[in-house]
Order: sequence, then structure tokens, then C-alpha cells
Amino acid sequence: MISRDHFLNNIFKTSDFSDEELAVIIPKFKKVAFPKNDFILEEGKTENHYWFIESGFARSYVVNTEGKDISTNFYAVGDIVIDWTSFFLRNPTRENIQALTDCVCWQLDFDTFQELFHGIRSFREQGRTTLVNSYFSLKEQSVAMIADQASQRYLKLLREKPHIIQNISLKHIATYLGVTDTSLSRIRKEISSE
Amino acid sequence: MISRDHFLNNIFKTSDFSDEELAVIIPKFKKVAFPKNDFILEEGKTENHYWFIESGFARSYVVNTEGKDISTNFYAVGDIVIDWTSFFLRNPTRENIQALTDCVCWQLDFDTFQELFHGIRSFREQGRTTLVNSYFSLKEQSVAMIADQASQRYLKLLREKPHIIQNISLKHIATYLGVTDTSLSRIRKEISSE
DNA sequence: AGGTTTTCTTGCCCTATGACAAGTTTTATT
DNA sequence: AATAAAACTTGTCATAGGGCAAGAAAACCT
Repeated sequence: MISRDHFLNNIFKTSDFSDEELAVIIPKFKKVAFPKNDFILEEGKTENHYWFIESGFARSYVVNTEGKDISTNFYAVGDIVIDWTSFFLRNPTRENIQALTDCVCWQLDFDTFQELFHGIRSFREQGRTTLVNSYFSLKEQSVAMIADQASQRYLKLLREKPHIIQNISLKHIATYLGVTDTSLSRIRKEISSE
Repeated sequence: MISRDHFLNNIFKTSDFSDEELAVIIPKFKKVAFPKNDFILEEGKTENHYWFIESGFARSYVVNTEGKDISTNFYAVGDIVIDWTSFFLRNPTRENIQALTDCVCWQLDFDTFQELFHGIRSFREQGRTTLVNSYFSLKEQSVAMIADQASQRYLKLLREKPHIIQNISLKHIATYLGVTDTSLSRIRKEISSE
């Protein structure tokens, strides 16, 4: 019997799962802890798991040809931590995912995912929706990179994900927004002086 | 009986479909033609279809707050034309998709898609893979916007999709690459003089 | 607490790209 | 073919943001 206030119950409660389905799904997840700075995923490995974050912060990044890292995403409580491409295409990843603080996560492996995906209609509907939501966010950010000034991208992030601004270091946020840390520092100054 | 050289047979042949499955799937598609400049999808509408292009070129774009359009993708023979977000989340789209030449397409509607997706395991595996591939391309382009110079993004497009460079107007390619048409013209000049 | 490392800010100058405008070439239309 | 309309190029000048380096402030040891 799954406790009514189990973390994963809150994750799944917005979807159309029956109690019976949740009783099948939730026990498949395994609790794991990542200490601060630990790598949840490393470039070159093929991802065989994903996680939901119960506590802590993480970020994903890629390293470009000049050896600089570029943050591609940030993960906070309730977020799914997954490299969609590596997980589903069974390819070595280009991404690194790193715990920025101590993290507690709930993990599912690929085979179990497949079993649930093909076995439970609402699970695959929910999985598809989660992926499409990620796609949507990425597209929004991608269009903003072309259409908006860096300061507007910063303000949007501040508006929509203030917990990221408050908990992630400026240099990581800067690369995510496509500017240098120097520029982001100036953008902050500019904004606070208004 | 589906002809062995039916266009859709070539689309699906790379996946693990049995002949029986193909005989179920392919007849569900409906042939449609879009004349040049026709809108395949318009902002504000909820997308109830997707298409495979048998011939022609199309592009998708969003209009930003200043009224300028930004190309988000180009579609050529064999490509899937779909607004993933609108199609799966059943939301009004922000995108416009426009035929740049006369196009012949094969169309599937949402309800039929759902029937195949939930009914045929290999169909949903293939659908998921297609979506993840789109996600991958978007991410690549997104990281390139931050990590690479405009000229490198142009060269990459030229290398990977020469048919796009050859058939799509400079101004559309420019917004896709995140530069003005003026800049792209200079980039071309710069490259050809090397 | 004292020292070390990391994070953030600021100054100076530079570069890639944008804005605008005037040509030129290509394509479409009658 | 003649005309109009796009598409593309090029010039001049402006600007957002980058590169580098020096401090200041904060976080992290042991």
C-alpha cells in the first residue's frame, strides 16, 4: 500500500491514473540520493534511467568545442530529470547532468519504463505529454534566443522560475541564457536600477 | 493491397513494421495537395492532423512581438510536418506552417493516430522515436545558437541540408539561423571568397 | 578564525551583427 | 517584352554583448 502523501503520488496526481494503476506504477520507482556535485549523467554514457527530484537542484550542460560548458536546463523539486534523446534512442549522450546540491530522487529504469509504457494506456499518454511539454519549453527558449534581448530572457526566467534565479549561480544561468557571466551581471545591475 | 512502391512504404520501411501492420497503417493516410503559399497550419488553430511530404517544400514560423516572423523549421520530401505541441496537447498553436511550393502530402488525423498509437506497439515506438528525433534537432540548433557563430550555423546547415539552402529564400534561412538577411548575405560572400 | 577558492562586479576596449537605405538582380505577371 | 514585385547585395553607422583583467564579496574549508 502506497502512502497517500508519498512524493510520487503528488507527481502523478494531475494525470488520469486510477488508484490501481498508481499502486502498480509507484512501487517500480527506487529512491536514490546524489550528493552535491555528483554526476547523475555523464557525457558518452547511454542513459538507462530517469528521475523525479524530491529535493535539491541539478543542471544539465553540454561542453562546446572550445571546452566551455553551456547549461541546457535546470531541475528543481518535482521536475523530471531525463535526457530524452539518450534514454529513448539508446545513444551515448552529449549531456552532463550534475547535482548542484544534495538531491533525493526517484528513479525508473528503461525496461521498467517500457513495460509500463506499453502496458498502461494512461502511463503512455502521460509520458508523451511530459515529453511534449519539454519540447515546448525548449522551443520557447529557442525562439527567445532569436527574438528577444538577453535582458528579456532573464526577466522571463525570473518571472517563470524565480527559484532557479535564487538558487543557481550566475555563471550557470548566464550560459543558459546565452550570455557571459559578465553581461548577466550588468543586466542584473541595469534591471535593479530601474 | 498497397503498392510496393507507395510513397508511405518508403517512409515506414526503416521501422520494424510487419506487412500486416503496414496494410493497416498506410490506408489510413489521405492524400492532400497544398498549392504554393497555402497555409497548412495557422496560428491560433488547434492542429488535428499531421502530414508527410511527398513533394514540395514548406516552412514553419512564429511571429514575434514586433511583428517579424522567425522561421522555426523547413520541410522537404519525406519529412513529417507536424506541430508536436498543438497536436498532442490539443492547444491552439503559435506556429504557422506554409507551403513554399506546391506540395503533395499524406495526412493523418488525431483520432486515427490515437487508434494506431494505442493499438500497434511498433507504431508507438516509431512515433516516439520521430518525436525524440525532432527534440534532438531542436536541441542541437538551440545549443548552436549559443555556442557557434552565425557563419558556423550556416555552414552546418549547408553541410547537413543542402537542399534547404538551395530551395529556400535567404530571408527565411536568415531568421532560422538567428541573423538578419543582410548579415546572411555577408556571411555568404565571406564564405565564397575563401 | 584565517586562509583559500569561488562567485560576482566593474572598467576598458573590441567585434559581430543590427538598422536603415540605396542599388542590383531575379522572378512573377500581364 | 514590359512592368512590377521580390530577392539579394552593399555601404554607412550604431549597439549589444564579448574578452580580458582587477577587485570585492561571499562561500568553503580545516
